[in-house]
Amino acid sequence: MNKSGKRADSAASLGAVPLRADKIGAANPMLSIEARQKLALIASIRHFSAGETLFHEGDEAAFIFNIISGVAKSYSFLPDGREVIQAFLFANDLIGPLGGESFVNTVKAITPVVAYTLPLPALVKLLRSDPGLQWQFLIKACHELRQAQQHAIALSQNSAKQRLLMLFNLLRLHNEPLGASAGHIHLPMTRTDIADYTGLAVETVSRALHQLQREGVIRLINQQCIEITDESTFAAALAMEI
Amino acid sequence: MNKSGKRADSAASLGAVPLRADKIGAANPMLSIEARQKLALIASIRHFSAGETLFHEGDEAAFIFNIISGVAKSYSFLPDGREVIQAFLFANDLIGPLGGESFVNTVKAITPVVAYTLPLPALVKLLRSDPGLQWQFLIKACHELRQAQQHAIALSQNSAKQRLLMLFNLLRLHNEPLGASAGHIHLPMTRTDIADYTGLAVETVSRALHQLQREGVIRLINQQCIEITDESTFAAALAMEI
DNA sequence: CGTGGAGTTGAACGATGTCAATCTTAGTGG
DNA sequence: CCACTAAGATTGACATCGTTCAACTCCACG
Repeated sequence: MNKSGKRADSAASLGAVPLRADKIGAANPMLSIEARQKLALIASIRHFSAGETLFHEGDEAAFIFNIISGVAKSYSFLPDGREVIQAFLFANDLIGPLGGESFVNTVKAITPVVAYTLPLPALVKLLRSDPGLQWQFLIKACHELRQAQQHAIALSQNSAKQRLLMLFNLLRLHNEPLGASAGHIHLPMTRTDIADYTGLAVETVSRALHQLQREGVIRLINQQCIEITDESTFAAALAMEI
Repeated sequence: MNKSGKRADSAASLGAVPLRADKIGAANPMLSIEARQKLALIASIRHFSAGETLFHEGDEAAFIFNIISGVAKSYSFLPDGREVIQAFLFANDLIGPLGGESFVNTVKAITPVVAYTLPLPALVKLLRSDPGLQWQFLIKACHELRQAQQHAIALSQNSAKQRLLMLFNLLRLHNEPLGASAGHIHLPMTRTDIADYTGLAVETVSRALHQLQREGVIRLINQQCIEITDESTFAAALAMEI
């Protein structure tokens, strides 16, 4: 159980991905080839199996992860014990307490995850000595910041169905590069995760899902997979949001 | 009216201040003295009167503002024409399209505002040549990112009354340094602004405000000023949130 | 076969949004 | 200085959506 009243000022999940990604274009700005090569010099690779924890809330994390493949969730707990998912994390996302001391969020792998491990002291030293590389981190942080703000709006303004469609859009953006079959969207997380991410109750998620199916917008293929059956309505619903 | 369907990937309101600031401690990490001196070399000072616009959505902003005094709001429009306030901006906040081309948010002064104007090309050049300075920007961005994520949670999880209390807490943190009388909190913005920031309807804001008064938590001194009459309940309510 | 966790479904409740009417306040001009 | 006006704020009635609680189903795994 988590009872930490005094959450530290921390947990910069740099690669935190909010509900809504840009409609078009890739999900995340990637680091340049040279940047990756420089980082590779101080990085090692780690594998996590599904369900494994990458960071624990309160950890004095000594490193930052850069996800290579897989999906993770970054979450914390409400005083009532309920989980809140700040972000789902995908390939190219950076996770770690950059600019903070310790970590407020717990990060757990949803699917098996492969990630670069960047020791924090070495990374900080590298960034401070390499303005060009640091610049890319800054741009990335600004990008995430914008997305987090969009997420905030999305959560406060949109209906249950719209929130789900946004999530599907986000997942699609991240799956497409992996060559997923068009129209099919894989949902690696449980309904409870979806509820905790969208700020809804599990029951509401279930109901909204089936209502979208009744309306012919999506089709539930199985619990882990859906299909967009009405692209125009899907796009229209997304356009209604901000 | 705003009909821009294709909002650019932009508007990094770097200093965006979300609903909830850290309970303790100053609101924003400030730039160091030396950093300010370096920035001052490329900066000029500008004054805005209440209601004046600092940035327009879509502007190809050629500069970034660093607020010295006053309060501003950064907002955009929903498709239905409603305003959404991403953040209130206070002293020390940075506003501008860092890492983006143009600006998606409109920024308007709520009170008279004094701000440093930093020409973007010069700033970028300076940052890229000065890792230490850039580092401070990066830290600030990470800090804002965390706060934006907290804001997102706050909006999706908390009740109307809690959201208002969070806003009061935020305002208090920003007013205290200015020597405001203890317990009194000045609300420079209109109820509509509060509604657009908290994601509530104006009517709900009004009702929640008066309900808090009936419960003895706050006292409405006048439309622009309230007083926390029950600090312990206030603190307890804040502790209930995340 | 059970068993347990995840998911679905139903019914009742409650909080917030919406619409409409009214009140208050600040600012304006006589 | 006062009356008028318009914008902002409040209040009430009602509709809506999401939550909660409870029961039930489905499926994977022993």
